Amino acid sequence: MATIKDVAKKAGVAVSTASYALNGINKVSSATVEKVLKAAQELNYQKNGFASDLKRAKTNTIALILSDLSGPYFSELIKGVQDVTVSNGFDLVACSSVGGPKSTATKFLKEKRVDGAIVLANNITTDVIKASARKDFPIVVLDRKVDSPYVIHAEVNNYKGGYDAASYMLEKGHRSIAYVSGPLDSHDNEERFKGYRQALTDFDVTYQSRWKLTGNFTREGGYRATKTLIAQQNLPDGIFYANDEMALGGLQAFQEKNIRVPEDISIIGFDDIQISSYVQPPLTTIRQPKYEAGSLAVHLIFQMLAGEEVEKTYKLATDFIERQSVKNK
Amino acid sequence: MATIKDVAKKAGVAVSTASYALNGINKVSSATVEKVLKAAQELNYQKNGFASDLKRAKTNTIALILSDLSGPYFSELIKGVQDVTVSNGFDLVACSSVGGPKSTATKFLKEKRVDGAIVLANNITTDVIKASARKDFPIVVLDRKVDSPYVIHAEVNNYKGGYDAASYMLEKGHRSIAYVSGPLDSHDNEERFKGYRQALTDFDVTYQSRWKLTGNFTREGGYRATKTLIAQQNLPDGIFYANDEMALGGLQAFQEKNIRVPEDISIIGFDDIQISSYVQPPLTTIRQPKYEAGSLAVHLIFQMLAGEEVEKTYKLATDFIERQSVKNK
DNA sequence: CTGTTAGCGCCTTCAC
DNA sequence: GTGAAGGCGCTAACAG
Repeated sequence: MATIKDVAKKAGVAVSTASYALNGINKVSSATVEKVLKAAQELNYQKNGFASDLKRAKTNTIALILSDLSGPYFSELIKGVQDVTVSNGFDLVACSSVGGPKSTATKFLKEKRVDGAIVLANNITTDVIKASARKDFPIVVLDRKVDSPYVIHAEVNNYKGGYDAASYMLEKGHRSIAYVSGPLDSHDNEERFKGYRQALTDFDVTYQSRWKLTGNFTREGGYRATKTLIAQQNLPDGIFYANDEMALGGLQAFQEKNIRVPEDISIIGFDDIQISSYVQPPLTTIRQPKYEAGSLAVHLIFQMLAGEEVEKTYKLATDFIERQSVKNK
Repeated sequence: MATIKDVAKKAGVAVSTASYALNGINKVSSATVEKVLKAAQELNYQKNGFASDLKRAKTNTIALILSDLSGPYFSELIKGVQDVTVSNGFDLVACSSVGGPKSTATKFLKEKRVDGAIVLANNITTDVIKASARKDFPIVVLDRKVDSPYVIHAEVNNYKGGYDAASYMLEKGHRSIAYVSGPLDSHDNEERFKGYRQALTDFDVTYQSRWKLTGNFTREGGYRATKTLIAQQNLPDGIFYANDEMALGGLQAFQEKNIRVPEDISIIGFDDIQISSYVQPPLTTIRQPKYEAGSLAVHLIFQMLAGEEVEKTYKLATDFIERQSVKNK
């Protein structure tokens, strides 16, 4: 691996000259530049990114930290992040937090291998976020609140979304509505649940804890939760799944038992992932502005990096997407 | 930002001792370790990842380079890569190649910010790949052939997949079969097309160039290609879309014109992305073993890194997935 | 077990 | 316009 020294030697100049030439700094004669470039070419020289980052103390890249790089939900978010990152001349790396404290994600956070980060990954602890954020290393969290001057919190209005979902069913005449929940430690889930409960209260239906099941935000979890609901014999009028993936799992469970949606039971989801409009019946759901969330997050990072004052909290509106999985009772 | 020097000073030891203590190297007394850790804690010390990578000349991370981090196709691939990467104690970063030569991806490749890379991104030039790969920086390419001792080529048997798709329609009595192609410079696309042509030949139907359209592997492209096909009035018996996304676009075009699939025209896709089984009608397609491709790719990288001899080329089998978008003529 | 020291590869002030 | 030299933060011989 050729270094800048080799290049300098081969070109017969000093390293500094080589450096200037290589970085296009207007300080060397074009003849010298020529020589250096030629030498670099011949040696197949590639600069070592670490060394230069180390020196510059800046990486020009921001990290997007997700609990799962795969998964349909993140696609649009990533696009939003990516678009504005590259248009600002920064690089974007996405990394997964699987592995928790010893994941790539944690390392990026702790060892500051990037200039800023966006996190949407419940298995990253708030502690590391707090310990990592600094003036020159702002973090935007999408899935929790963190009390620190250098972390900003942007979230979708989960409460309202949950409220909308439940009240829609209520308005349609449903009285008993089950809630299939995400992970209990999820802030998003919590808010959706609160909205749901408030809607029940406002419509004078009393909340029954037997109708709260846990589905962990996964398709499999939704499937299992639905199975247990079915096994209990006494089905509610409708089910509010705290995300679409779980609703899809539920749909499958119903199909297997020949229970028709929405004729026999209504369901509603949350997120509006792409597939939701394709399933049978098309899923009524609450759309999250995923692209917007992503682009907002990066914008905030750039503002922080530029030293501008920004709000600490942002709330994005949800949309109600009416399709065909809820019937008129 | 505290450095290891500060920690050492505060703990009253030499930097090397601090380094040993911090890295858990069994060389210092537990009392000293204690002291150092405490000092680090108090100074909120975080090690600088660059500096240590620079020194070690090793990053323990591998990069996955994709043309588009979003997009349904990549989900499973990523999972495969991720699973084996983390189980080997390495980190994984995904980066996008949007921006081409000046993308994050190119920088990772050229400046060797990682120990190995997997690329599936047609906008990264083969030149860059060739120039970057070295003994201690193996690259696995999933979408082309590269002639270099340090790059390995793993691909799905696109030829056979294309052949299977076309001959299936042929067997079902279809005579005229259009081909909606991906980007012309795509190796995968080329192979699929060759398979398709061979099938035509084997079934004694002559290839007609008017039935080759370009759809660019995008939903939008498939939609437009299908529109032009419809506009030509004379529809073929069936269409082979070189990927599922385009087939989905085609499906939409047909729906808009009230042309029924498969009654009026048969279609078949390639990839078997998740959504394909949910659309109406469920899409007959060729499945690519995406998870396997991903995990194979990383395995190969680790083998190369370990200095083992490996084959230069791997071919993964496709599966034929029969659903309901092709009729019996 | 602990401290001293020499770089890793690059950038950048400072003289010339 | 060019070269010498110092140092970014860390690790790993090597001595003691």
